[in-house]
Amino acid sequence: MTDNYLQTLNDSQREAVLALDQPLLIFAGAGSGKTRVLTHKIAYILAEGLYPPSAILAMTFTNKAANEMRERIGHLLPHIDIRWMQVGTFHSIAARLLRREISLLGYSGNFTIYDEDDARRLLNNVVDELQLNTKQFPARMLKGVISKYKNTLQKPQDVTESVSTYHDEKIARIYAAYQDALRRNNAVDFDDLLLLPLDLFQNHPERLRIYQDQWRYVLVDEYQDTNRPQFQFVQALAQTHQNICVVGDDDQSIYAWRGADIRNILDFENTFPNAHVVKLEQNYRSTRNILEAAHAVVVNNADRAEKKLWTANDEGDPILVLECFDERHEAQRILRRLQKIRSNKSLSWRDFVMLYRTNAQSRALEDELRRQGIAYRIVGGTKFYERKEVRDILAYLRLLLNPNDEVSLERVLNFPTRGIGKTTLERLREAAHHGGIGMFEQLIQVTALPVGPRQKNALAVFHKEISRFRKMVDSQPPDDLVEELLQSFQIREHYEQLGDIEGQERLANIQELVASVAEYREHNPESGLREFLEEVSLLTDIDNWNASADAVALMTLHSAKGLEFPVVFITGLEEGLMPLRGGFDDRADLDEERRLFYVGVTRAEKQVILSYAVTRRRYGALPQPMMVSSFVRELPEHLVEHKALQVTAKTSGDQKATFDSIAKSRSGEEAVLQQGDKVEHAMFGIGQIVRMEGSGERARVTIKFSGNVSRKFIAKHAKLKKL
DNA sequence: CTTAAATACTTTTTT
DNA sequence: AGTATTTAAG
Repeated sequence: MTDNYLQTLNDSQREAVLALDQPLLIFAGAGSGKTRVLTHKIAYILAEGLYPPSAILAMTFTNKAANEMRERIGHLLPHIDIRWMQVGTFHSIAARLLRREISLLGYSGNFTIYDEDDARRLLNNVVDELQLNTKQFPARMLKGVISKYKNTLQKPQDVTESVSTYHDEKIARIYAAYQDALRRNNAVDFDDLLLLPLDLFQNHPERLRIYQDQWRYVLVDEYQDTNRPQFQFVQALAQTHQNICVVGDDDQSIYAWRGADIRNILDFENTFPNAHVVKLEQNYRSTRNILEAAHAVVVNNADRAEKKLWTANDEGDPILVLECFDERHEAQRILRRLQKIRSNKSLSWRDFVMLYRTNAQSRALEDELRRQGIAYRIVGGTKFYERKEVRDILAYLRLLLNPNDEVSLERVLNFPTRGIGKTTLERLREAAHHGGIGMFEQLIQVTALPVGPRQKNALAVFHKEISRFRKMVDSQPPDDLVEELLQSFQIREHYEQLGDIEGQERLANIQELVASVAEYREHNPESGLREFLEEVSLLTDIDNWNASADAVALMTLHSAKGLEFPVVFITGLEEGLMPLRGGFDDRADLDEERRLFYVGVTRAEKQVILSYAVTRRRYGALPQPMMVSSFVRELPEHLVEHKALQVTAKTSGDQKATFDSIAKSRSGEEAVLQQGDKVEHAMFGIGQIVRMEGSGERARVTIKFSGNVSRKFIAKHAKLKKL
């Protein structure tokens, strides 16, 4: 049986599966069968009885990847019980570990996991309490800075020692106070989830030894996206037995902005000196054209490990490039093309994906899909569990489990409105912190609070009701508990009273939440509310995506990592959007954008269609003229079929009008042009001025573009960019 | 304290 | 453009 499935692997894949006595680094190019190797490797270990399932620890970045891996291993080994095999995201594995161990670090096991929004609320409170201005220290910025500190393993003390400016000193103060507040709330943020296990290992080596003994073989997927804490976590677990296997591709590293450290992959051999390296370079996914195109772009990056994918697949179709007038036109053109391919190649809706750089770009595509009545599934955007009404209910539930969670307490204290306003809340917080107790505890003694009798009563009633529910948490099934909670706090009534469509929608969402709790209970009869909340807070965008539904998929390029589709559309390929210009033009940033583009292209099996719009509207502003992305220009001409925009009578009146008005509005500060200058035209791309006629308002230029195309423009209206 | 109106802010990607 | 938060009126 073992031989059977090893035969389906190619030589390097087999080598990667069988290499077990040294640390192993697998360079796995896009579509080279990385997941296959990981699952077969684990299956091999288990089938040969080298280690039991409980000794396997496999870490991924999304729950979807983890579930798939578990499922595929189960499929390979139908007779082995793999329930005790640990496969999960870094964050969920760390959370599970902390539930058991965190009391050693001064938290309690019922800690709450704070997401971005919770953390920001807490930061605002902290800044308030330090009597600083939340405008001068916006939570968003603070969270980013603190995250960076945490990702580089800098504690508040380290930061405090190294600050120089007033601003930095304050931030260090806030960081320290934030960390204290988290502890007071018995809460951890996403970064802590990875950092606290490191503290545990350092301060309690005997605990580390237990996990080293338990997890005898450690595997890491998407290793190029690990950050420093994740690396140390893995290293700590594997350092004694050195049984570690990591799989990654530096060309697909797209999370440096979140602290992913590409050195983790490039330095693997330094950390594990006798590491074995296997490269998987045969691609099974894409056509030759797609692979060649992707390669032609990514070779422009500095600092990449030298490798080149190859494939035995057909040459396939050329890369189509659609030039569009604006985002609406882009959506129309994409759908026309999609329909055409679908009927020509008899594909299903699910065979198509539309990718974009930013979530906001989905709107135009969605509008057109809806207009044409085509089923689509969108990944990301406003997530279900981030809706206000859903979060409010979750806040109640979190408070039941962890009464120290003041972010949740403050969220529900006056929801639905019960006459407890800002002042009352402030007084309550003051009294509690002054007395060195939690706000929830303070609710027991409301008589001493300097607030009105109505407020006192409301607070007391609230406290009594929450306390009643707290006693029920462990005995009641979670879905019943939620239902009773909705009743008791009259939450449905609150939305019914609104009597508008929005209220109806929110009611429906609450119903969906109840259903999802019930569904969770059904699938996990042994788990309770705590486990449900943990799962919910560690969900990733892609986890909710059902690939089997027959619908066109829409998602960001980031979400698409690890997926594959017969036909891939990459939209919005304009300079400034893809690559996205963010602040400074750092070389490393541009390279990461290029890798993102590479990830997008290599998702495709059969065909890649790129599109860009000549004008695009960005958040309510007037449409801006856009230039085609430099990445598109890096594609070799022989692989590309360019479908240019026809500026003829076909172009509708209002499109022309808009374009003219943009040209006019932009013509104010025109650079002085002269013959021989290289210029860029929004619609035609780069060209050279071959002739100039007239001057001032009536100056005309003749420009020769690539492909020996010449055009004549009125300089004032042509919106030319001098290069 | 609550509701309605005004204004600020967003859009980079996410565990 | 749309949402969220802040401010003013009730």
